Amino acid sequence: MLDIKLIRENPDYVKAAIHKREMDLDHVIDEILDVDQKRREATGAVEAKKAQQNAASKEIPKIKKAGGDASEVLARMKTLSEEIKEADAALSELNEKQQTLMASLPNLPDEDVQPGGKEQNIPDHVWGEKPQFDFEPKDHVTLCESLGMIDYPRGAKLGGNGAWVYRGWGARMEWALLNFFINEHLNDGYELILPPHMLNYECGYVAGQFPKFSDEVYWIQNPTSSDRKFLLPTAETALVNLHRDEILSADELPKKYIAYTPCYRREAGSYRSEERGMIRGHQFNKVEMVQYTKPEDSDRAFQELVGKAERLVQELGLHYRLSRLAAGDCSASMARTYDIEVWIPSMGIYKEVSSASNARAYQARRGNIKYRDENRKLQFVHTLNASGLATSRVMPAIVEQYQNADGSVTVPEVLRPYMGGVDVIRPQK
RNA sequence: GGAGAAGUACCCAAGUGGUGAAGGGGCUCCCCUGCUAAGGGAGUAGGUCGGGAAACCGGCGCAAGGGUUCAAAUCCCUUCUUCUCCGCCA
Repeated sequence: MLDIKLIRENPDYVKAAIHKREMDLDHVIDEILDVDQKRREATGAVEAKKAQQNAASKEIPKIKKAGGDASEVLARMKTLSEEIKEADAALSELNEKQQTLMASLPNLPDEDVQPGGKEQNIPDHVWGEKPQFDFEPKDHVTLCESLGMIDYPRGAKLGGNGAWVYRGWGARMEWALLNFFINEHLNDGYELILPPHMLNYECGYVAGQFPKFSDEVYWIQNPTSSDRKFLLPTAETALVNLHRDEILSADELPKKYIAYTPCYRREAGSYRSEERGMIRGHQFNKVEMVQYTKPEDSDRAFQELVGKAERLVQELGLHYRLSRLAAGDCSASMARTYDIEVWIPSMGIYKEVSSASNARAYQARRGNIKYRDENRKLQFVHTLNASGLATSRVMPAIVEQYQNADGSVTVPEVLRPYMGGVDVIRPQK
């Protein structure tokens, strides 16, 4: 949600900022300004009538007590009451309309974010080097199957397309990654949260997934109940709602959270055939970091989150690239996003393992999350999130980048303590 | 899933149709005393929306949303949450 005052005062600035996303919402902005004007006028009119009604309501008991006849006043008030009801209905229609329009606007990209779509993303730097193999390298699907780490056919049997089963050393490595990430974050002073996976509509609204992207999540509803929940597509959705409708005090900021959850995504319309194995599934594991900060601290927090995500990939020894996303590639709630993309040798491309974003006050405004600053003034907090990390993209990178000529995979050193000390996973005979 | 009870501010809590939503604790300030405690007084309904340069004025607010009424914390309906009991269950 954007600040209506900003739109009133500087509509051209808002329009131009949204153009950077390659979206033209000028007509929506104009409509908002129009509705806002009408709404304010209608508000004034209704409130004047209500003030009149309130004043009369105080007089009526006085008249009655004095033994007077109130019937004339009552008759007048009845008419007024009907007028108010009518005007109120029109007003709430305007309120609702404005709310809907406002909710449909994406966040404004930061000044320094590159305009344009995906192709305008800026590779900022790379870390490490592409591994060179003096043998024919295999892809992660072949490796994971031959090493008994992943069972794709049985995954499909159980959960259909886009599902897989971790087993043996695959399950051990997945669990090791999650433990490794969580321990690193705990050492950095983050609080571990295990949230519910089924969330109510409000959560998706605040995070910015709804109303626009409600098709992209899985909905859960029993035939006998009107109660509807959705499976979280990322733990961010839960974490940014933790303090919904709360006023935090300045000295408890920043709040630093991590959560482990599976992420459930429909991935409708994505090209599964080009993305074999665990690159894109309907359920994948992720450790997510979220910070609530004062506005003036959010840039620093963003750097911290990016740095933490990079450190994890570095400790795993994986070659990666950091990309600064162009405005059009940042998701709707975010003012800026950096992606950490890890090298997948078999695909010859970099794939996202972490996405770090600053939502600034966009989510806080949707969720009414404030804090009281040093001058006792209420302000919206800033919310930020970053994956730290998405394991189902990390494991393919590990097995492919760490593969050996004999089909075995060397286990990254940092994971060995979490995997019973094993250093190499060998093909099963 | 069934039955019952409840939801008022930072906390406890009164208030069953009518002028400003009691009271207490806590917190802030002042006085007295004097450095611990006790006593006296004052303030303490947040927030949001509209108007205004501002002072300020006004609307909304008793879990949420509807309804009845000139008027709702109060009466009716729906929903949510919490507690107690029962049932079912990994």
